Amino acid sequence: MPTNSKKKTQVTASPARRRELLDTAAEVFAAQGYNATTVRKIADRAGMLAGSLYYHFDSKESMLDEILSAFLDELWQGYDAVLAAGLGPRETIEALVTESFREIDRHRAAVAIYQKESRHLAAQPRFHYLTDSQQKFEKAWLGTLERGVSDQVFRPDLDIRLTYRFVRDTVWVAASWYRPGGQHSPEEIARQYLSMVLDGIAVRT
Amino acid sequence: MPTNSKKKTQVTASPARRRELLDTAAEVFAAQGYNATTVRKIADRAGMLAGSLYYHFDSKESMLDEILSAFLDELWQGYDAVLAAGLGPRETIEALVTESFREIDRHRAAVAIYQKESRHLAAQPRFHYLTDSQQKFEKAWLGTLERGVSDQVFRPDLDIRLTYRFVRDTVWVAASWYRPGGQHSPEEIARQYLSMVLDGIAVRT
Amino acid sequence: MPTNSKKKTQVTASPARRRELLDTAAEVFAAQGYNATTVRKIADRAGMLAGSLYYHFDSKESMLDEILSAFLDELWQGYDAVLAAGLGPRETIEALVTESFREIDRHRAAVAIYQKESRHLAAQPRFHYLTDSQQKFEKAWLGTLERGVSDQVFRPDLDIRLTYRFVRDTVWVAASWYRPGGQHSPEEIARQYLSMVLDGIAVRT
Amino acid sequence: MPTNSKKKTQVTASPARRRELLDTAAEVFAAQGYNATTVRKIADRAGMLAGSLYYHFDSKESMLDEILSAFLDELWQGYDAVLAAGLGPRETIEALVTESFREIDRHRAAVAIYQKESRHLAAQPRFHYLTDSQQKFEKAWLGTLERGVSDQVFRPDLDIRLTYRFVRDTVWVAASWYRPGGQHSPEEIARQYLSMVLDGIAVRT
DNA sequence: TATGAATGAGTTTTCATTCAT
DNA sequence: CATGAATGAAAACTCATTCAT
Repeated sequence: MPTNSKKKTQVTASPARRRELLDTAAEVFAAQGYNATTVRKIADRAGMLAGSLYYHFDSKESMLDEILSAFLDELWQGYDAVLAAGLGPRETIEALVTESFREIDRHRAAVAIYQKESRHLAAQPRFHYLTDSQQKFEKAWLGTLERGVSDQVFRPDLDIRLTYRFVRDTVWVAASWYRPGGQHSPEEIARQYLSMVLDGIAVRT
Repeated sequence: MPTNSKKKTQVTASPARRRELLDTAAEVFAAQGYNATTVRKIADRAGMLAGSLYYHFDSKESMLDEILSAFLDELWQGYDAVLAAGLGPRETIEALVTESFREIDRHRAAVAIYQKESRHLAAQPRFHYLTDSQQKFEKAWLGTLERGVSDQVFRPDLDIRLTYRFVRDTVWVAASWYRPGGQHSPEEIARQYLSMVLDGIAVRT
Repeated sequence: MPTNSKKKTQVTASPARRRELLDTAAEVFAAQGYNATTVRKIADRAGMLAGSLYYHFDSKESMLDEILSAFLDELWQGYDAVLAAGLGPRETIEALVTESFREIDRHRAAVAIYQKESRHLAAQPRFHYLTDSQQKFEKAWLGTLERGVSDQVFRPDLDIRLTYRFVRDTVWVAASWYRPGGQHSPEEIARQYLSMVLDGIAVRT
Repeated sequence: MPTNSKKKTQVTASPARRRELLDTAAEVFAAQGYNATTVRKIADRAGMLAGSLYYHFDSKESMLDEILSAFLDELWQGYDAVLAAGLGPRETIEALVTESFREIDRHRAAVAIYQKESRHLAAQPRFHYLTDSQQKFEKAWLGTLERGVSDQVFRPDLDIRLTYRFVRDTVWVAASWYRPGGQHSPEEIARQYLSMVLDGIAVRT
């Protein structure tokens, strides 16, 4: 279910080459920011001339679009599975966090781009799906946190919205320093993170 | 009293107007990103023509520079005071976090810019002080966390670097949603945040 | 008999200050070229702000105008005296050359500006007097050379126009390296130059 | 065969087109002065838009650079051949002058630009080679003149430096009025010029 | 007389995009 | 599929000039 199948996005081209090019683009977008990235830089890294990219994509923006929507599609596949599993609130949080770090592992560049650019992109009609996604996201997390408080699994004195923001941001911001293949697996990072958020860093007195 | 005959823009020139203009610029940089912000947009908001800004500043980049360095100067005044106070590790963390949220309250735009742009700016010689600051920052936090583990105030099983990153990011990322004058004071946000990080969100079993 | 007394060139200002400022301007125009010279550079050297110059002059161009026409006025006073003296061709040439080096001594900057800019300035109506002067100049020199050939004072095989160009250019181009107060007086330079042009640098065989 | 990934403009790109464009640029620079020449004027004459020039060159300054250095390279090829030929002083002077007028014939625009702009350009590091060239030039001429005086080919009473300056300037300044394809060939002009400088314009008494 | 602040027109440069080959 | 050459719109910046104080 691709997000936009409108115009004549040349599907003639081999999807493998497209993927390669998108990965390159995502890497550069993440490193330098979307606006600061020139089409020429992407082409350089891909070993071609700027104009040649337009055989594969019809604009710089559509590359960005494809990168972000591919990422969100995969993300929601994972999230939806978790949410449909009927777990308790604590287990749901654990599963969502773990799933998030897995996505960061697989789509580091896309996540970094999402972090930096989504806010101002969301203003454009073409990227409204970012807002949609973010609302779905918020609903899932807020709901789970609320359920946890009701179930007396989470502390009753929490400011739910504040907690949500803190948790959301910390998870995703990890994309800015995470390096795949580093010393920590995504699962390991998730475990450490959850231990901090759920139980705190202070020793129990 | 030599006449300032260097290329530098007259710092003599009405500091009040400069401040006003820098605040406007910071607001726009924060909202749209530095690269996506045109000099014209800043001038529009300031009610002048684009070229007129160059009477006060000698480039768009120097505005950014001044915004960031003014922020960091103030930040370190606060941090240095905390670090010099000889508090225990937990109290130090509490004071640093509180101080951070206060800075966000006072320099929201600058913090947001810092978050989004510092990584790639640091590559330029002109912005090396960002790297310096970030290293000092890291030393302060890591040191405090380590001391806390030694003193058995923090849990012995923490991955210090990972914890540092989580804590650091969550604090600063708050600048992206924080609105001064909103329902939570910086101190209130700090308290909530510290309660989460120190004691966890799960109920004690 | 000032060249342009049209607009309201503020003659209110003390003529001494005007002269000072014009000398400064001429120096900078000569060193950097008229176009490359900003009004700010002139003001800097004069110890004032750019806008303040407009109290004294009504435009950058009018400063140039005044510099050049003052120079030409003086030049022609000298030249006219020589031409009216009824000298023989060789003596006339000697007197013109000597007079020229004296002008270079007194108006070095103006001469340098004239050399570099007169050609393209002459296209503007305001600077047509440059063309007039140059034609008068040409007539005086060509006439003298022709008279010299007729009188068998100069070699009969000379290409008069070519000789004129060479002589004219060498004289004036000296403004680009001449430094008043250096080791050679204008008269000394004139003597050396005349000796070369009249008798050649080769030893007589 | 590494792909040229530096910032340098592809020197690979059709050298013929580059040459054409540089010739156009040189013509305009020579006619109006470098500073007074806008990139748009050059583009207009070349029948393209201003921005399009940047496909071939990376700045207006680099066009100037290329024009001047190409000229100096060719000039020194000729000069070095003359200086290596082991001629006597008079013959060396004759050969250098003739070579110079040939260069003016082939690179009129470049020579004119050199004359007008080299002095202030030499201040910029990028154009230091102008100073180098000018020093080599001075050495070659001064040396030959001195040798001529020692050999009693030139008059013993010459002020060598003064003579050098006169000779140098007259030769090059010819670029400002010389029109290729006019009635005088470069060789003819050189002959007339040499006859004046070597033997003088006065009849032998 | 001079300053401080601004204007507005123009300049160089950048860059996404197009398109014939 | 890719290149080479260009377009055109917009960007940052410059600078002569104005004017109230």
